[in-house]
Amino acid sequence: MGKELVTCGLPYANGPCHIGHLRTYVPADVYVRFLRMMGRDVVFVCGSDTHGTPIVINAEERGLSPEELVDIYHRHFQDVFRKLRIDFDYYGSTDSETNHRRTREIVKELIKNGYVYSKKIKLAYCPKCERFLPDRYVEGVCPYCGMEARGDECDQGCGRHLEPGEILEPRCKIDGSKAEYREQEHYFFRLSAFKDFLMDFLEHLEGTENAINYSKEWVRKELKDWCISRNLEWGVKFPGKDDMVVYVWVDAPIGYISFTEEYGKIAGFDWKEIWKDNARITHFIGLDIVYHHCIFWPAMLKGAGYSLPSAVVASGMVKIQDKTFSKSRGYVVWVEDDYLEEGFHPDHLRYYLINYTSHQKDLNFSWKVFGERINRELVNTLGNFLYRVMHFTWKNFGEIPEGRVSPEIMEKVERVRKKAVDLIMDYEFKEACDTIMDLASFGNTYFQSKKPWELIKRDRNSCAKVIKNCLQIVKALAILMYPVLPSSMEKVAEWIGLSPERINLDELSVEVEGGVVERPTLPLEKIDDERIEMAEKRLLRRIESMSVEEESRLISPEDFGKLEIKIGRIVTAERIKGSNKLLRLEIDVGGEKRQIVAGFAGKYRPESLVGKQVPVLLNIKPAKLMGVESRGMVLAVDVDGKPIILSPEEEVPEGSIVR
RNA sequence: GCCGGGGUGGCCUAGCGGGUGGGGCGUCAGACUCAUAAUCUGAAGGUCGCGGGUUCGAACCCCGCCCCCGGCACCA
Repeated sequence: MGKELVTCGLPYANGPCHIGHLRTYVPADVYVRFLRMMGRDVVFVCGSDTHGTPIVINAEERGLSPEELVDIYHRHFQDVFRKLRIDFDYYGSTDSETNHRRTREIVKELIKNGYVYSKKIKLAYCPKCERFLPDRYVEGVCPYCGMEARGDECDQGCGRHLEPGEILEPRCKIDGSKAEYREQEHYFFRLSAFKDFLMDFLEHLEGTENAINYSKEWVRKELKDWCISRNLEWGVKFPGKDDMVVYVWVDAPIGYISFTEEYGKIAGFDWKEIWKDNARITHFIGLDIVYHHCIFWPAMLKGAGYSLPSAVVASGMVKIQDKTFSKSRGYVVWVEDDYLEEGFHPDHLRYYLINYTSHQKDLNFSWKVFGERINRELVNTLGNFLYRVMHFTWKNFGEIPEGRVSPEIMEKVERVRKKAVDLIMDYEFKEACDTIMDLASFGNTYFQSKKPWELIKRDRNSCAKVIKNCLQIVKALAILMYPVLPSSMEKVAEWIGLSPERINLDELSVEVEGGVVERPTLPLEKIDDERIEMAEKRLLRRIESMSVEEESRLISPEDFGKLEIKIGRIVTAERIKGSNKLLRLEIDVGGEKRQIVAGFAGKYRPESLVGKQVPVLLNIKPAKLMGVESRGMVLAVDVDGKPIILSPEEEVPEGSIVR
């Protein structure tokens, strides 16, 4: 079998590493270590994703150049990965010369093959800055819901993704001045041409179901062509257009190819072996970027004549203390500041991430559970077994006893090896880990039942045999747990004379050899409850301080005064054709009849609403919904997304003011 | 609303071509003392989300409903 490639989704070099990142990288690292222990020739690459608007904005805000900002986080991630023993063969940057070249080459190839076309679209232009405003440089009004929105997404209102040029009343985010729409030519990737290809591709794609099912559904619906050019200086210049760069989601995955190429130069192989010769390619990613890896990326590769991914392995989301991960609300654990700096062991976090739950499911990180699981499972069961055997050997023999290991022990180890490998190949990392932990448990039971501490007093030979068997289990554990706990297991391996290069699966069928045994130290140490409490407190404080910030967003009476709310009477109510939620209402608000669209249909029958008095917000910007204009908003209670109408306690004249 | 994925003892879960619900952690009780108050043995603990149906028999099959997560959508 030739070379194969494993990659991890590229971290965006815009902020520090958090536990959510590791949810993908640790299992990938474990997977790669297993493949290597099986003798497979793996290339493992990753790198910083460096382009795109957020980095430009963030750099500007901090008075840095994009290069400087990217450099900070590029180093940071490398440092964190090194400390956590996530050992990429190569960690590159999408801003490298290779990646610029490769990206342009691929875009040119797509152009040549007819998969790119240009189209004039209208885009926000700031006359003051004298430039077109890409994506998030624009603020304005959402065309769908009328809320204040960003150029790429209606972040405060309906949450809808906005295509370039869609936003209304655009303003420049940099100087706040009014922007205007100007026509400009942009480039589109003909994704729609790949529908049949993708349907077939996804039928054969390996990996986790969560990735493949999602993608199939997306492809089944209509595929829209992608705008792949942006008005930005920071990025890969669009071929033939020096004033534009390619969209960051084009050059980011191409990084996988570039990093392979860059590493190939160092390691002495040709990147084409992998990217032109249908080598096995496995992408580890988070669930949030499935679309890019299962649809856009293979289409690009196909269109430009490169090898396609063999498997996409998507990890589930991370929750913090059972709440949705959220940096702005404080539900986040920073790997450097909160974990490593506080002196927690990298292997402990690796174990937790692998062993908490199956790879595809959501993983909850709670400090309390972390402390419990490390101490009660990892340290007590595995750590203690390793230590008690080594300690007993050292104290009573001073060396690994001569003699053979019992066949039943060798067979037991072999069964565990087979099961664990099968599970790893199925990306069931937790189950694989459990299987290996069972061996430690088996070891404890064996040790307990054979009572070597009694045997040593009356039958030294029998005792030696028992210990030899236990040492074989120690060896098996050191090897099989090595992918999850590399630094701890290297230490244990050394105790039994197993050098790092001999940590591989073939060694499992080799009997542990004689040699001097030194006094062991603790292979895995417990975590003090106090440290867990401190870490938890720190997290809770952060969450609290974030919510205090929210509280400080109090508004003034003047702000409230801006809202013009009056009582109106519903005079007509009817369903809007084609909508199962929306009603068209006519409301008498005192001398004026307003047409308002409201999402009450799921809860109320239209006829039951007629005659009701309700509060109406009159001076909200009008919006169109399902083609019906809505001038105002009926205020209602929202209970889990369901509306409950408010009405005054007694009849009041229409147009009465609410304040 | 639609499309995925889930709802199994306090927690993480196995079981889903039907035949008396398994495991691990925790809890409780014993045992042991080589070992990091570790380990070993045993026990308690479950209306398998809810309601129907098919069947001699359903966690598993069918129908309806509820809840959680994610995506999409018309979230005024």
